[in-house]
Amino acid sequence: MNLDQIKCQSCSISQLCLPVMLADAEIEHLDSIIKRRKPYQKDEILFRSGDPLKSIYAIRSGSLKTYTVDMDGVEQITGFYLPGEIIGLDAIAENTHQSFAKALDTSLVCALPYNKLDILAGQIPGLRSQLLKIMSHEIQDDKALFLLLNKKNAEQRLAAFIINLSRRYANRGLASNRFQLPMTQVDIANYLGMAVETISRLFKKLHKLQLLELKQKEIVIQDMQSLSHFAGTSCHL
Amino acid sequence: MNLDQIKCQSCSISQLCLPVMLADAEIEHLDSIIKRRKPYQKDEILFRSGDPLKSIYAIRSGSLKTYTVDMDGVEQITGFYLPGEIIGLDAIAENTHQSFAKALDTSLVCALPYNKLDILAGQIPGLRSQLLKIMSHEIQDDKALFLLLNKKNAEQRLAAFIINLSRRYANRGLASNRFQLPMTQVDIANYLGMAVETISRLFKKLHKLQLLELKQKEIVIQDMQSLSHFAGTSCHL
DNA sequence: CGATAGCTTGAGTCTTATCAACGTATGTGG
DNA sequence: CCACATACGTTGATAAGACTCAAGCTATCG
Repeated sequence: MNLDQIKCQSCSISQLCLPVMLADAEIEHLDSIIKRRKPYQKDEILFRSGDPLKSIYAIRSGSLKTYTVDMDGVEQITGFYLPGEIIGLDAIAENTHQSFAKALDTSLVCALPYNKLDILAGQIPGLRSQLLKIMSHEIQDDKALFLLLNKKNAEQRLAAFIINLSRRYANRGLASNRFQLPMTQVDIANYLGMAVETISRLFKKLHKLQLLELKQKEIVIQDMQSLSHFAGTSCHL
Repeated sequence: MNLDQIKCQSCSISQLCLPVMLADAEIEHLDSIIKRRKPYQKDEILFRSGDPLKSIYAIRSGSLKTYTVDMDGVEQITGFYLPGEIIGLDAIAENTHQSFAKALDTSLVCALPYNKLDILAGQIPGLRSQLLKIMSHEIQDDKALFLLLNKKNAEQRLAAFIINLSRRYANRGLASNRFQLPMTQVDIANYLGMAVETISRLFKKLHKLQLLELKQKEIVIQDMQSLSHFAGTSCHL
């Protein structure tokens, strides 16, 4: 199938993406500005920190991470992105990407040229609202992450991280109790501000407590309720 | 002076606020939807977590904090807000405020009814762009804060926090080397995820190193360069 | 099959939290 | 205007959580 023939209407994640609430004619219009590229391969880079903002990216399949690089050249992961999520919203303020984006898996993405999207948002009220909502949601998620990192200990962070992934898979209609971790433990450690050794030990602990199983990259959540309790019930990262 | 007579055009922070880049006629239009209330007194609450979103708030003077309350009823501060900044953007996604907002000082704010603002954003392209930029900027700031909390130690966090405040005052044309801390050390500790005792000890240390002076709530930065270095030069929170 | 990235395990250390106690502002009512 | 209550800040001693370092193991891929 030609990738360019896939339309928003037939896209499995359109209900999580910008077209939500748009009429068919409006979706056609949105569709017309979207560039669908051939898949990014694992480790391919979508954009780099400092690049001028051309497009924001909606993820159709696969997974990606965003990261910055500090003074010492060390990678600092700022986010993981799954299908239905949008990458690059932080570039709008200064027309410049603030981070690197790299594919963790073979990934399909829709590139949304921002200048066109902005104009279209002026013409389609539903698109404008949805764009604002998506950005607002990202702010919300960032604040939740902030609370998690700021107030919770290592166990709670890891448990909350796994629950968060599980929820995001569930929202996409995918299995939420059994899924593949798209990132390495090194990446998880980096993202959660912990040492890899700690992550490893905590996975072992969670396994001993029969809360989850981890075989290679496949995670099986055995007791979601206890895991949630473990994460500190109030945390909805 | 009647508060309702203050217009965006004559507002000292309009260059930081939504009117940036708007034509006079457009500003008039924006002006017409804004409600300017009498000042909020210290400890007065603007909105509560769970409240339906009616307005977002632009701060004209004073300072505020936003916070959530965890299971145990403990306050968790999620942000401090200074003049020219906008509170409540995280409420747009679900039409519900996600946090409490409380005045730290006597504060003047402009209430922007969101339904009207959304419609106006459809009519004025510059307003739409500016709103998106402001939201993008908040995402950017949240990500920078995330990196700070995740990767830096206690000293670096506090130093970066003070530098961040200083920069924000500077942007507003206020003294950046000498200013009043609008929040208590308890609040700072809460926000930065540290114990108050640690904050107190670190202020002492920074004073010993002749980087800053703290008398009651007045902070005097004596050596901004060293302080920046101390915070880890790459951090621009 | 060997090289390399990713993960595990143990021992020792350090940062920062916690607890307890005391000092210092601030503001209220008498 | 003082006295008291309360919130806020300081200091020291102790302890725990998580990091670092070192070494070994195990997948994975060319």
